[in-house]
Amino acid sequence: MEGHLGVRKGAWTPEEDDLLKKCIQRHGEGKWHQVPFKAGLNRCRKSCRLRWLNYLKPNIKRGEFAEDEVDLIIRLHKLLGNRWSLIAGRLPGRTSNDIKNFWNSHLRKTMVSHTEEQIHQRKPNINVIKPRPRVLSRSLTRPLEENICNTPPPPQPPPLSVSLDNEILWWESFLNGEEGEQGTIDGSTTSDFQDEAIAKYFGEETFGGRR
DNA sequence: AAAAAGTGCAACCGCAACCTA
DNA sequence: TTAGGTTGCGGTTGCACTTTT
Repeated sequence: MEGHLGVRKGAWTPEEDDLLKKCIQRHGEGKWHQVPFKAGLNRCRKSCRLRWLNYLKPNIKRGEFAEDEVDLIIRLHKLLGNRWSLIAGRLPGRTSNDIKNFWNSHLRKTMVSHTEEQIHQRKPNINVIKPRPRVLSRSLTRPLEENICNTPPPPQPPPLSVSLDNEILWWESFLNGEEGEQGTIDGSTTSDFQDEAIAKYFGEETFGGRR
């Protein structure tokens, strides 16, 4: 499939960048499998897509992360786990790769030492949501009430008009408020349900659903 | 000044989800 | 229903650059 012999790998040259930019300006994004051919590039479609999304796309913000951006990343990571694309969706101009790199090289160490400190002081652990498949179970497309066996439905998510900061605060208090109550929803625990509710909210609001 | 170690970031890889015939 | 093709994601790697010894 992907294994075209002689496909170029490694760092992109300015000439290649130029070809890719011109191709996407002419034909638009999407149809990545056709891009190498249309652009006249000896690259695989994955490489072209990645280069465009992480480097060439207009409005990409480069350079250091501002303090408020770092704060957002930390809080969103608490809510969403390693779902970098969802986190990136809340940080205009930042790419998922950028945020992932930033987390892995800067924040992970800080957070690990912070967590160790918490364990040492026997503080309750932060509510980290495990990474999940990017598409939610079909059961969630049904009204929430139908899925619930023995727990009340969660409150409605915050209205879209509130600020991002308030959105996160809302979800943080939602998670804290549910602590200790472990009912089942379609065989999942409440925390699974919380996780999916968060992902559904952030995922859909960011992308409007996939495709 | 040179070697070693550490760091940051761009790019690659594998896989699951999704689409379509 | 299913199989093949496409897309998008997160994890990982490789390498250039910087800092330390």
